[in-house]
Parts: sequence; structure tokens; C-alpha cells
Amino acid sequence: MDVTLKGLRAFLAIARHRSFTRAAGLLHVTQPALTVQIRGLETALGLRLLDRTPQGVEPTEAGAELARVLEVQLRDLDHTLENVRDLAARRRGTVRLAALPSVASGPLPRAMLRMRERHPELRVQLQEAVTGRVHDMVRAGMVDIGIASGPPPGPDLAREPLFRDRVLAILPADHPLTSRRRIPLEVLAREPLLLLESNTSVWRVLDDAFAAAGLRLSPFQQAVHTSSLIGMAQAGLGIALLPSTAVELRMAPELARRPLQPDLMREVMVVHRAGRTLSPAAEALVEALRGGPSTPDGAAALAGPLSACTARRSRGRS
Amino acid sequence: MDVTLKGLRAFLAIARHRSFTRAAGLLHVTQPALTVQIRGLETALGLRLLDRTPQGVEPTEAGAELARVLEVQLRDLDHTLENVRDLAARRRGTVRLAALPSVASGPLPRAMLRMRERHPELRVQLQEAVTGRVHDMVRAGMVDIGIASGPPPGPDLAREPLFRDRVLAILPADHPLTSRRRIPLEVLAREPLLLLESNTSVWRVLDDAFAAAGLRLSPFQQAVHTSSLIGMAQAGLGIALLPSTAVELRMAPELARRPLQPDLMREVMVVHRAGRTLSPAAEALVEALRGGPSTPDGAAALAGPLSACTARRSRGRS
DNA sequence: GACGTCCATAAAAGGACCTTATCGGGCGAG
DNA sequence: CTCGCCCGATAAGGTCCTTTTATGGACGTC
Repeated sequence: MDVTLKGLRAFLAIARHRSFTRAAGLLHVTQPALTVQIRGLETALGLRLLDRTPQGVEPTEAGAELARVLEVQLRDLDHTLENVRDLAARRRGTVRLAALPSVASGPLPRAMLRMRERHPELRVQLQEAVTGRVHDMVRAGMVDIGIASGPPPGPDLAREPLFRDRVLAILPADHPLTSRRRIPLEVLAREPLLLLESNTSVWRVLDDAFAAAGLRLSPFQQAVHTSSLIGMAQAGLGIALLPSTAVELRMAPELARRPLQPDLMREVMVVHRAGRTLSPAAEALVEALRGGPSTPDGAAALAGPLSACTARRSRGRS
Repeated sequence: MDVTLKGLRAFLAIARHRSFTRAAGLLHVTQPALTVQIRGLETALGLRLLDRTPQGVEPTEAGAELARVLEVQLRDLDHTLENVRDLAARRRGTVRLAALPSVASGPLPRAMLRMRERHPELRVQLQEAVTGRVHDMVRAGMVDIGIASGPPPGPDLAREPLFRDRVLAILPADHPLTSRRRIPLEVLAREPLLLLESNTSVWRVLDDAFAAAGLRLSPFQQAVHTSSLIGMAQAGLGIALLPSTAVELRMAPELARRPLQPDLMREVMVVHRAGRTLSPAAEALVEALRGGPSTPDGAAALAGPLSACTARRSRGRS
């Protein structure tokens, strides 16, 4: 015979209410079930825990001692289990996120707002980083998920597409090229270009496209922050090439925006460790980033973390 | 699905050893059993606790948190259960005992010695009291068992015979009555009698017997302590009537002892609350009082407390 | 003295659990 | 690159446990 949680809970209920019958009602079982449970528990422990009297039940010495201790310990255990269930139900939890600066300042805030509406208790620990650094942080376990762009980072990281982001040419409203709806790369190549640093995903997209067109990407000026480039464009220093998500663009409405020819897109992706389940909080954030929950009702959301992420490591292209 | 102790233990073993297969070996089950157990636990909690990878298992964030807390809590729970098992196995425990002074000084010490040989960790809290007080203390729950004599104390107390104790006449070796092998009550009635107090069981036995013989019990001297009466008898003050268990008799070998005519016996009994199971420690003491364990082998002794004392309240004679 | 309450027991249905056997995926060696 | 090994998942089958329904015995009450 084995000590079971069910048996212990039954014992505690009976000891507390001094009655098999009443405890049975509270536990939603019949009285004989408790008789058997207690017999099992008493056999497992090797002594009598409850003295059955005609008018009810009285714990023995040992039973009273056990009940006293068990009361605390089972409450603690239930508390522990409830905490885990809170994680699952997204009533608790923190997502550690590493995101591209353009996403962090652009679509991310609204996603966090959506997440808070559905799961007010969840928290996000945000760190901004460029793609390579995002991958490193995810790989090292420093963050739960990353938002990055660029090529597949390797077999140990899994990626799921989030959205596509257009690369725009940002130029003063009176610039001659504003007459064109799209600005060809070969035209751009002759202009003074204002670019982010070369380890960014935008730079990589541009570099690839220029190379494919037989051109060479030679920036007139580079900067770490998008707003610096915008300031330069406002001053007429040249043409800035920026992702459309960059929220700083909204603060410079007088600047013209033009897509390129060919239209260059940057694929923004969620990255996480392959073969590792996303925490429920991380799932909630991904859902919010996608615009809404993939599983609208709570029950399905609760089952979600189990069904999701059974995928194994994705094969990296050689 | 329900959280079970077995499932939690399985989870902890797997999380600790990072492997279903290894944990299965340690838990003496097969690996599929653990797969099912963990699936049940994860379903009950609503999230994934373990990430299965080709080379083993890695706890998820939630799983790691659960494992950390559970480790402590299950250890505490096991400790609690082990404590109860110690009670059952008589490796721990205290008997609160109220006993007649004659028994406490007479057969009890040897019984305690026998108990200590078998169960060295058990302790006895002894209180000496006369029969009426013993009954009261047992009834009030102040002690676990009592040793008393005399008539049935009522329906709420159960009694089991322990031994029979002869009432002896104690007289100086040169007393004329020493010529008689048994001393008739009518002879005694004419002698100066040295008796214990009137609330004692010996007094009651004598009183009943004298009354049945149409005699009147009128002590020449009364005392609380047996040794006082012995001293008086040594001084030639009269004839002391004492139970044969009184150990003080052994310290006065020069005094003569004679049974009465009719032979008066005092039935010494173990008393405990009716319908209440004796604690294992109390059972051990009763066994020792009886001269040896009623269940010699440990296994049967362990099962003993369960089978014993299923009897309901014994009917008191009206 | 009939009745209600309480726990124990018995039998049967239902479910949970474990074991054996097998699968599929990943990894390392040859 | 393929074979063999290790890992966990799955399926099927049987056993054991658990629960429910129905009933019994003991006790207290009206």
C-alpha cells in the first residue's frame, strides 16, 4: 500500500470535520470511498489514525499529530501547485525579451498593450539589441525569446516569422527624387546615403540587394540611432534608408518616404531555443505581437503550451 | 486529471536526473510509465514541465521552479510520514501512565525494563494515583492508560485484566498468628489492623470481604504509604494488610506474610478510554506489563495497532 | 421500541496504472 | 553517408485499485 495525496487529503478532511460522511460530501465522493482510503493510509503508515465512534470520528494521538503537520504541508503544496497553474493560466510570469531597436520602439509597445489587456499580471523585461546580439542572448538563455531579422542563425535556434518590414528611402520633401514613386537602387547608389551600422539587419538587406544588382553599398554617413539619421536627412545631408517600423519617422512628418525599386523587405522573426517550450508568458507575448491571441478562449490557451512547440530543431540550410 | 504524489515524485526524479530512462530505473518502473505520469502531471497543471530533447530532458522554466520548491516540500512530507511510521514501529513515542502506587513500585519497573529492551526509544510518563483518580485521569485524557483495580468505572472506560494480586497479612515473625497458614477474617477482625487509606482498592477488597462475612473493618491505624504500615508492623503495632506486589515488603524480610482465609485477591487491570485505540507506545507498555510482547515479531507488531481495539464501548453493568 | 445517524462491508463496474513491444528521431562511428 | 545505438512516445493488454450502490450492525433519540 502506498501513501497517496488523495488519501492524505481525505484523512485531513475527516480529521477536520470529525466525520466520514461530512467529509465525503465535501470531497464529492461517497462515504465508503473514504473508508477505503483511510484504511489504505492506515495500512501504509502502520497504525490507526482515526478512532471510529458511533457518533463520529476522533483522531488518535498519532492522527492528531499527523493532521496538525499535514495541514500546513498540504497547504504549502497546494500553494506551490497553484503557483504553477498561475504560470500556465498567464496570471503570473515574466518574459525576458531581446528585440531589435526598431521593433522595440515601433510595433512592440502596442503588442505589450494588447498583452496587458488579456493578461494584466504578465511582465516584460526588454533588452534592445541588433540581430546578432539577439541570437546570442537567446542562445545563452539570457532571454526567453528574441525578435530579430536576417538569415537563419543556426540549428539550435528556431524562428517563426512575425511580419515583413519595408525598407524606405527617407528624403527631404523638396528633394528631386521625391518625384519618383519608387527609387531604383542604381539611382540610390549615386546619392549620399545615411545608414545604420553595418551589423544591422537593414544594412544586410541593402548590402545583399546592392550586390545582387552589381552595385556597391557605400554609405555617406553611418549612425547607431535612427533619430540621428533622420536629423541628417532633415538637414539635407542625404537620403536615409530605414525600416518602415521605425517609430521615429512619425516624428518627422515633413520628410518624404519612398519605397525602393526593387522593393526591399526585411523579415522580422521571433527566435527561441529549438526544442524548448515557450513559457506561457512568452507565448502570450508572441500572440500579442501577432496582433491577437491565436487561441482566443481561455481553455484552449491553457492547453496551448502543451500542444505548441513539439517541433524539433529546424534544419539550417547548409 | 489529478495531481498525484506518485506523479510529483516521478517528475522530481526525472528533473533531477535529466532523463526518463534513468529515473525509471531508480524508481523501479519502466520508462513508459513515467512518460504517462508526466503527461498526467503536465495536463493537471496545464503546462509543459519538461522539454524532451533527443539526448535527455531539460526542465522548462516552470518545471525548474516547481522542482526547486517541490524538492523541499516532498522531503518535508516524507519526513512527516516517517515520523508517523516511527510511532507505529515504536521507534518513538511516550506513554502517559497513571498507576497504582503498589504497581508503580512493584511490577512496573521490571515491565519498563522489558519495554526498553524491545523499544529503547519509548518513554513513560508515570503518575501514581489510587484507583478512582486513575480512572479520572484516563477519562480526562490526562494519561493514555491507567493501571487500577476495583469495580468497573463506567461505560466510557475499557478494562483488560493484567494480573491478580493477593492480599497478605503482614505481621512480626514472633506474632502468635504466624502459626496459622491462613488467617481467617474473623480472627483478623479482632486484631489491630494497619491499613492503607479507605479510597484504595485494597481497602475496598477488604471492606467487601468483611461485610460479606458479617464483620466490620475497623483499622487500628491508616496510612498513605505502604512503608509506613510496614514500619508499624515491624514495631509490633499490629497486622498490616497489603497487596503482595508492594515492593516495600521485600525490604522487610524479617516480617511474616500470610494469606487470608478466604484468600482475597485484587484484580489489577489496564484501563483506557473505550473505543479509543491505544497508541503503539501504550501497546508496548501493556505488552511489557503482561510479561512479554503478545506479537513477538516486528511485522505483526506493526500490524497490531490496526487490528486491536476495534471493540466498541464495553457495556457497563447496570 | 421504531427511527435516524454513523461507519463498515460486499459486489460489481469503471478507471488508472504498469508492462511488453514497437516506433521515430537524433547522434556518433565506421 | 549509413548503420547502430540511445532517447522518449505510443499502443495494446492485463492487473490492480477505486468508486458506487446496496446493505448491515451499533448507537443514540424521540
